[in-house]
Amino acid sequence: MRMSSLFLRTLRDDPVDAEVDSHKLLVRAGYIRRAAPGIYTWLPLGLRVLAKVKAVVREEMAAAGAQEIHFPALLPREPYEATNRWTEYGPNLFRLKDRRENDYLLAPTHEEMFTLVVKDLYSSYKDLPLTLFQIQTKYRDEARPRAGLLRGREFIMKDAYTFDLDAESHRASYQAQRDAYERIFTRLGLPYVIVTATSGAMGGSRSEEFLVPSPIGEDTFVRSPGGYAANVEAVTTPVPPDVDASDVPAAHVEDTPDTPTIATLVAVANERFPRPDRAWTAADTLKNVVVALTWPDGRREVVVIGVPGDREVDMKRLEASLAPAEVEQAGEADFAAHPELVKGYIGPGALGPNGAPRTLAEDGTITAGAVRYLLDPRIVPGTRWITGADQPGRHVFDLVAGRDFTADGTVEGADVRAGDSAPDGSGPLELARGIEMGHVFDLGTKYSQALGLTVLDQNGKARLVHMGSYGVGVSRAVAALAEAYHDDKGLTWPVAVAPAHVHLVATGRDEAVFEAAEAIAAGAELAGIEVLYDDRRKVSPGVKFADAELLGVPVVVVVGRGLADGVVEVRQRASGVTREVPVAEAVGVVAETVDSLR
RNA sequence: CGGGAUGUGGCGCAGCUUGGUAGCGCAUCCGCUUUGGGAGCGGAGGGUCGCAGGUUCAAAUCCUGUCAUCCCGACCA
Repeated sequence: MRMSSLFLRTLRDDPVDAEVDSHKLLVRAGYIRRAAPGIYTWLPLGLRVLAKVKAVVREEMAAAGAQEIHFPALLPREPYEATNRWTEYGPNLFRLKDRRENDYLLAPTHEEMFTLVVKDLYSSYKDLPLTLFQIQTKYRDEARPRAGLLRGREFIMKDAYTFDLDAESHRASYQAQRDAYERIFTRLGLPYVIVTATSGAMGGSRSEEFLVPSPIGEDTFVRSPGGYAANVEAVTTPVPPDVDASDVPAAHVEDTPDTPTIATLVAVANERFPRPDRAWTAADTLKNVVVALTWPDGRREVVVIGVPGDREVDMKRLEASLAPAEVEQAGEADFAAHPELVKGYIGPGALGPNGAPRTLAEDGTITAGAVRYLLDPRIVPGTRWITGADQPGRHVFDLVAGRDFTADGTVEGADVRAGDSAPDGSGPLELARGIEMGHVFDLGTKYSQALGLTVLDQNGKARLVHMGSYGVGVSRAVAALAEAYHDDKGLTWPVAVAPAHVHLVATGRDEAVFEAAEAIAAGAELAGIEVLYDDRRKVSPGVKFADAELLGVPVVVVVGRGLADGVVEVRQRASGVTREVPVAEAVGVVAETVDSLR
């Protein structure tokens, strides 16, 4: 590649719409251009990086025994209707109509198609196990695309599916994909953490995510010194032992005017009802948060979640715990429908098994009585709380769980904090952010059931095929790599994905410089080294050096003033380590340097 | 969907308060000089000022509406 003719324009300024480094640099260095919100054009250099990522993925898929196929991105509505995802996917689905008004969609994932193609062609246990994959452009009409390639509306994904006769066989297929993922990310140079995840609405049992730790990641995960690692949504709370509450006085209701928040409640409690041994804290209070669930059948249910007052409700965790229901904060209409819920003073008295059976609203309507009450697992029998008394300006003290109230069950709805105990007892948790690069999960028979994928077993009986699903964000990997490999001057690609191995810079106006550079370029290419050659004649050295740093090719060779002494510079882009070598040895040293960086 | 902001040449921006027919830097093109850290001088091309109405002799500027984009949140395998 020659810079004089390469379709490339580097930018001196950061694009104003870019927030994260990878986005800024990929645009500035001329790898990608925005075509529409969340939709990007791949320019020559970017396309080369993308091709290298794809190549690694393909090689490891092949090594894992997966066969590549390719589905259309444009699909008819019917298969998605069968799994109910035409509606379930909601506004995130790109929908369109053909000239006959038939519904089509741009596929956000291809579970249905993989399942159907296997159903179409296979019908015997002898055909299994089978692993298929594709590298495909996917479409999701994200409400808010952001961070360039990291979260686009059009993106490239490798998705693989395994088909096995039973769960036992599936485990081996799953493991093969998981192993392949470890090799893929290792080869790409992406540091990753494998965390257990929620399978969510996808169904199935086991699910693990491959996260690249990064402060700009959208996923929060935890890990412990003992090796526990999980997405926060999948963290379970260790249940403490029951507490002996025999010496706790009977519950008593007190006037606590103007205490609609936990902070005001704690202040008033300390002022008017001080504890002899210590001050009240938020952790002594029981916070009851009203949420509205929407179930897949459209039913709306108001539920109250009880958490210790020093914790917030984490809506994502709550939703994962209550799947397949969708969760949102309760609105005015929900409160209106449940006059027993006194905002700011909600207590167990009006809830669940403790609930007043029916109450009369001001307008005379009789409401349906108790709403379900779900507690954080920490609120075990014997724990003692200050909480709402279901009347404005009043709270109940010394309310003991199990003795004075019960709930309909427990729920993982409280936030997870650094220092919380890992569920497997492996120590305190630390929190970090990560970019989700891959996800492997056991789909069970959800799709085979919905679409009727069965094979005949040894006994001639039809059996539902056990499936697994495995995704890698291919275009996202390019962004994650840019995020992981850059400095203040530009990109610093690992050799495995760099658009070229060596960036050859010729400086000066002496024709001998260009002749020497040409010779090095030719020699390097002959040796199988990919060369990006800056042969621009009228461009100043400063511009060329700055471009070389911005583009981030791992080895930079400068042919310039040293040529008079018969030497050129060989510099490692990332480390800055530079050595002068005789012109005749340049190709050899470059080859050696490139290899040393692999 | 809620909150905030912004739409002026390829990119980054000024001009808007106080209306007078569009400017700066970078990029591009031509000429000369320059060539180891984003060169200098001279010249040139390129803009329906997001869109639609309105006010006015006159609108990038004021008014109304609308669309789009970005950021935060909600949402999101």
